[in-house]
Amino acid sequence: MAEKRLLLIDGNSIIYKAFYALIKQVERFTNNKGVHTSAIYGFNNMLDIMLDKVNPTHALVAFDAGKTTFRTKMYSGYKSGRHKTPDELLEQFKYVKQMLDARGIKTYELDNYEADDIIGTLSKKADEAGFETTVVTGDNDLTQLCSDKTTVSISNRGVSGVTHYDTDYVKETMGIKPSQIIDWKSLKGDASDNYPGVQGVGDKTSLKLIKQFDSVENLYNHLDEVSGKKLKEHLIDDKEEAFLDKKLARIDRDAPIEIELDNLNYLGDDRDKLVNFYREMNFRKFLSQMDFDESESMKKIKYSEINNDNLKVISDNVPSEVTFYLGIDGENYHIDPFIGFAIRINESIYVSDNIDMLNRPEIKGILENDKITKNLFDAKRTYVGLNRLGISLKNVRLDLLLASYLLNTNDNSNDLGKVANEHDYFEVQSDDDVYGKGAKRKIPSEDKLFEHFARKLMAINSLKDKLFSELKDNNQLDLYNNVELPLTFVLSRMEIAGIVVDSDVLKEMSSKLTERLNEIQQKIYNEAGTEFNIASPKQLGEILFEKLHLPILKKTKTGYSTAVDVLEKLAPDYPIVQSVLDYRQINKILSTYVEGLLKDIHPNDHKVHTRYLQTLTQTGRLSSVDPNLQNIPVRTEEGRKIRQAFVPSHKDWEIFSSDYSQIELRVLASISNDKNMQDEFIHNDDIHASTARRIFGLSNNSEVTPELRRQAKAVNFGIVYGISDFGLARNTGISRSDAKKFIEKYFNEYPSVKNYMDNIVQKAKNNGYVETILNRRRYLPDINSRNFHQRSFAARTAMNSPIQGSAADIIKIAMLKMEKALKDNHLKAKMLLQVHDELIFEAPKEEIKTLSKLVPKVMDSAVKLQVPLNVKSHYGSNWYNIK
DNA sequence: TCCGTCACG
DNA sequence: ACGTACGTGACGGAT
Repeated sequence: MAEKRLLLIDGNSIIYKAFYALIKQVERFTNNKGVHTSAIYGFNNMLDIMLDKVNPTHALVAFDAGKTTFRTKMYSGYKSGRHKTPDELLEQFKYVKQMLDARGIKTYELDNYEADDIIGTLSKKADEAGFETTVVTGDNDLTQLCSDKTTVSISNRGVSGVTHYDTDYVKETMGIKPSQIIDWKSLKGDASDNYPGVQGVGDKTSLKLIKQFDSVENLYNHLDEVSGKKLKEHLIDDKEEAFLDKKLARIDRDAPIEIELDNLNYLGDDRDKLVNFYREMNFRKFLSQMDFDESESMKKIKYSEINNDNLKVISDNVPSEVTFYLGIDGENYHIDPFIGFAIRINESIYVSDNIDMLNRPEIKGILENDKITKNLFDAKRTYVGLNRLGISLKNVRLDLLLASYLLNTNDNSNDLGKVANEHDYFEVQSDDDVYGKGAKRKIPSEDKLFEHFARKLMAINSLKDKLFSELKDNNQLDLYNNVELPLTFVLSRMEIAGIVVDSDVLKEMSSKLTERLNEIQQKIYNEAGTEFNIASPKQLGEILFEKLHLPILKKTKTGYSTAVDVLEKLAPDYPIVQSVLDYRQINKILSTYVEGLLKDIHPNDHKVHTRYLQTLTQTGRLSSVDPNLQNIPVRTEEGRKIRQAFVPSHKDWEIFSSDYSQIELRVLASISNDKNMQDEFIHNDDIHASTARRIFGLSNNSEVTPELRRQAKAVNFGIVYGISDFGLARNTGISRSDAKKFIEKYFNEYPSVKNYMDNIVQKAKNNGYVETILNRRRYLPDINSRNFHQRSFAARTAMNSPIQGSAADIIKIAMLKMEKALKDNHLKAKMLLQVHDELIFEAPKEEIKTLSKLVPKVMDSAVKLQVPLNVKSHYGSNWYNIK
């Protein structure tokens, strides 16, 4: 390796390459300020590869100075006709330059010259000065600079794929010397630089001519030796063009640059600058690659371990506000072990890994005092955790997790460090960074753990005002204060209450289902003529489509599709397929619901305690995990039996359930202000029948057959999902053209719905987000994407989210009012579950009559819409029996 | 850890 | 031409 190694990069070319290589993901690469970062990211990737390969002592990135250069003076059409640089790329240039500064690499541009010329001039000087030079570009023209000492690396495949050209390689692949690239181009022209070369001469002919004659000049001196009459005529006609083009194609190797090679020493990364830059760009990957201990760059933090002395100080100075963090080792705060806590009181931080300290009156008194406000991260987790210790948390003001989720449902996380980083606070790390990930995860030493806790408190504290002010700017304070935050505690109590699952019922089912499964399995083996794993889509595909030669109707990325819709089409003709369907159904019930649920039953109280995730979905719905109680089977009789195991926690109690009918369509009728649809709900018509009457042009709902109603119902669903003819056709089995007709007819009949759909997509394009009736936001960065798929998906989401999200808003309000109503009416009944449009309670038999009136009343008056809400109730001895 | 599949609204 | 219905979680198998 030479002593002096120079890396020269064509900045413009690499930025363009990187941008278009990542064009499909351009909207995924944005930072939390909405700046596009794809080209910056790609550029930096390339830089890492080249720095590693070249290990330069000197480096420079050259940029084009502007539109006019000495070439445009020679030929006004030079590079004209190019598309305007997209704004998403334009905004990235200044950041690339910032990044290069942070990486210790100089940049240079020169009026009237292109980056090529700067590089050409420097590489020539470098050759003379004994440097080993590597030129990096996306432009093949620069191969003309190859020499004994200069290699040209062309990035071609995406951003990381690079081909290295040296003199030999140019000779090998092209059959000419690097300097002859200029001659080659002057005959063939360059479409992207917009000069034509000689008419009728392309890559191949030009190369042949240059090989034969060495240069353009020599060619024209021996024109008579050119074979082909037409070719000779063209060469004569375009002689002037050819010589002009040679001037255009030649990189100027003596440009009047004002920099010296000796001043281009590569300095290496300026770590502080680079860390800040990566943070600003949200480049998590590059940050983690920096191989430094992030905590070292953080400011020192003071804290003390709780002891009897400072407990005394605490009790002597009662604060009005504290910040609190409860450490639990794991996600399941119902059962996972405590690892400590931290509390910030009057600017002092106290920590402890002795969880019993929480029950000391000085601390417990603060947590339970409803005059002292608490600032936390994840109030539900904290509330449930403290409840396990017999402590009743009161008066929470900030839940950083919840507030952050409401501000932006994207890029949210359950990790305090990550959330803080999203809001530009970097004085705290993520749990993954401190504890390690996966198998390597380990609670660290006391010092590290305490410091981490202390930093968490500071993060919550530092971000408090900022997040509240952002909520205020978004008109979301009401949503936060009056819906989501109080709901957190309703959910906490529902989770803590849990629901009893009778394991005997499940065990009984288990043995019956296992027996049936074995029978079906044997049957399938017989029909297949071999034993295999039926649960493996890969093996099943091989048996069905290769061994038994069934027709292949659909494929997945990895092989044959064996999804239900495919198997259902095949089932009538092939008995084995029906058996597979039966096997799948039973296996699902057995593994997920019987055996899965059994694992989640708490041995002491025989209950399952789900966790509702309040800060996960993009629409505002809840989700439920460990176990998921929002997808317990109901549609098939076989699966529905699972619900027999869900029973009340007391003798002579019953399960009571109320659900909203067509809540999403009612929300649509209301927010679209469509009078036709509203009338149908106001008159309590059968909405799907009315839709059928309208789209099939019948005069009366009584003419609607069940089949027509079914189709209309599918259209109504489609509308809510942000319909497309393709989607509707695929999901209903009707033809795409019929689907199209139905949709058109639908929009004619419900014109304001059509209006709503158009307006909401436009609104998303203008604002970048859509909102629910309670100002819950969903940002849709892909709405202006150039990628059809991403853009259409965002448009459908824009149509659906306000509907699904407003329905979620409504039931959340109903839950708040319901908890209050139960209390006000002194009922023993308990709200246990929420399944999106349904609330499930357990109650003494004698309260059922009261509930049958109270619950629907509370639910249908939760909010005032332009249409009535409709609620239906059921009850019975278990969740299966409810009628 | 990702994918295909399937359970729910 | 493009190639999609919206929102979730859990399981087993393949990688």
